[in-house]
Formats: sequence, structure tokens, C-alpha cells
Amino acid sequence: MATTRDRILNAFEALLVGQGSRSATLDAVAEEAGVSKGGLLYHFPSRDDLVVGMLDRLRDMGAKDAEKMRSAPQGAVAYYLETSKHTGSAFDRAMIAAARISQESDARASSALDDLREAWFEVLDEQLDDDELARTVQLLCDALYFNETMGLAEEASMPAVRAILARLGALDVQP
Amino acid sequence: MATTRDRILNAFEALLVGQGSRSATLDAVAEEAGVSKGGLLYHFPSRDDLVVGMLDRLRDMGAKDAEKMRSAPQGAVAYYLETSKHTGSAFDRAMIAAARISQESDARASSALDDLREAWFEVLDEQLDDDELARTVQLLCDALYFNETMGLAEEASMPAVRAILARLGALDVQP
DNA sequence: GTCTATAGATGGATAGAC
DNA sequence: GTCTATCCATCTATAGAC
Repeated sequence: MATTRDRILNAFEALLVGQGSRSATLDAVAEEAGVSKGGLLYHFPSRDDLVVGMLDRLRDMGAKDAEKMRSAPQGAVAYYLETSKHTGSAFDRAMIAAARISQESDARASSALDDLREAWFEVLDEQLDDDELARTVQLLCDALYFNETMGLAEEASMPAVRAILARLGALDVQP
Repeated sequence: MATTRDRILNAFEALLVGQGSRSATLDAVAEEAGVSKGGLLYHFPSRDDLVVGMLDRLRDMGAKDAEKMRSAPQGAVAYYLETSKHTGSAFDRAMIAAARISQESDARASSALDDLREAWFEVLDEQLDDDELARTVQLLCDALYFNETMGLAEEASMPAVRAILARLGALDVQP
């Protein structure tokens, strides 16, 4: 069983992702986490502390993911493409939650996401050794990711992207 | 001078884009529009009516934009790529504002954005006559657009996308 | 059409019991 | 560490004057 602290952050993220920041109130988070508002505020003295706690966890997960991508047997491009599919993993949820917060002009959230993208780009560029192509792969995966995040209907996109990346030879790389 | 109604919607959109839905309160919208809260509520009896009014205006602008794209002298792909740059136009603002609302599980906003994308895709597919390529162009432009929307630092992306689209021959099309 | 005043509900946060 | 009770600010919405 996760710690209360983690269950609270999970609840905060889930509400941010599912309903947006407006609905992620202390009351709602407490209820989702199965704790009282007082209990929540013991762990996170203010709503802003929830944001900080969430971004800290995201940075941890991000560092681990970049390492996993670097040594993925199928190559970084294929790994990145696969993990652009929205799996509902804890990491996914934390990224989207951070995106929600960053849209409220929160510099800490924007910078956490920027650093994540930078780390991924470095791995792509290492393996592709083609700056333009690395950026394009990242953009395509961003788009797949964000479209899904926004609930847009784009089932045909993934096969199209795979086909185009094959035309460009981007799927041939090895770690 | 714009009508009061339009100034109110402009203010609502500006707050959604700049600060997020949480900050787009009736008080804040009224102040930004230079009208009292009572005055605002005369035109839009509830906050939800602001959303509906905003989406109506977006649909109008969207229909006009798809037509402009279809007959653009530089071709639909180049037009679409150029207008993916965030210009701060009224249309831009309305799209991003709708994206903010759609993230709160608002089916009306999601559907308005979906319809817009569908209309653009049709034009791209007409001119490219390559389904995969049309989807890819759209995804790349989405990514450029959304990255900018989210305040991510990606100045190098546009030239990279242009270069890759040139490799694919996607920039050669004519209306 | 626009304003002020105010009601009623909800949000963030504190105090203190257990 | 977790809970209940409560305070105060803010938010949506209404009423009614001009």
C-alpha cells in the first residue's frame, strides 16, 4: 500500500488530468485520496505544496525514464514512440498533471517539463545523429501524446507516423 | 469599437489563455473587459454561457480559416505551417481558450476542436493526396502549435520541420 | 444595458481533540 | 497522523436602482 502522502499526490494528479485544475480542490483531492481535508493539510500545508510535491515526484520518474530509453533494446526512437501512447502509467499521469499546472503560468511546472524534453532529445540525438530528424521525431511524439491528452480522436495517427518515420529511415537505429 | 459582448468574450479568452480556467473568474473577466460583474451577467447569465458563446465564435472563425487555407496561393501545407506559428490572433486565442476548456472534460469544447481539425485535414488530404503524409503534416503542425501554447522552448523546431517536410516532398503542393 | 449591493455556496486554511 | 469544527476570503448568481 502506498503511503498517505503518495495517495494524496496520486489523487491530485488524477483530478488534474481528469477534470482540470479548477476541479482539483482540496476537498476533492481529500475525498479521492480517502482522507479528511485536515489529514491532507497535515502532509501538504497549502495547495501550492501539492504542486511542489507533484513536480518533485515527476522529476524523479523522468530521470529514470531517460535512462531506460537510452538502453532500450528496440532503440530510443521506437521506445519513445511506444511510450507516447497514453498508457495511464504513473509517469504519464504526472506529466499531464504538470502540463495542466504549467498552463496556469507556473514557471516551476514549465521548467520541469522542459527539462524532461531536453533529456529525451539528447538521447534521440545521440542515437540518430541527425539534429533535424531528432527534433522531428520528438515533435511527432509530442503531437501523438498531446492529442491524446486533449481527448482528440486520432486513432489513425500512430500508423501514419510509423510509416513516415520508416520512409525517413528513423526506425533503423540501434542503442 | 467591439461590442460589449465581444469585449467580454475577448477578456474571457485572454484570461483562459494567460492564466488558465481557475483564474478566469467572473470578477476577473469583468475587470479585464472593463465592465461590472452585473453588466457581464446581463450578456452571459452564467459562467457556462461564456463557454458556449466563446465556442460559437470559434466555430465561425474556423469555417472561414479552412476556406482561406483551401485557396491559399502558397498551398495548404505551407499555409498551415505558417499559421501554426502563434501569432496572437483572435483565432489563435479562441483555439487555445477552447483547449483549456476541453481539458475540463467539456464535450462541447472537445467536439468544436475536433471538427476544426477534421476540416483542416480534409484540405491537406485534398492537396497532398497521401493520407499518411496529410496526417503527419497535421501532427507536426499540432506539435509546433501546442508546444508554443504550453510555453515550451522550441525555437529550433520550425526549421527542422520545414527541412523534413522538404525531404518528404510535402512542400511542393499547389492549391 | 449597466451599475451596486448582497445572498448563498464553496474554497483554502487554522485550531485543537484524539 | 488523522479527524472535526470553524473562520474568512472568494466565487457564482440574484435583486433592484438608474
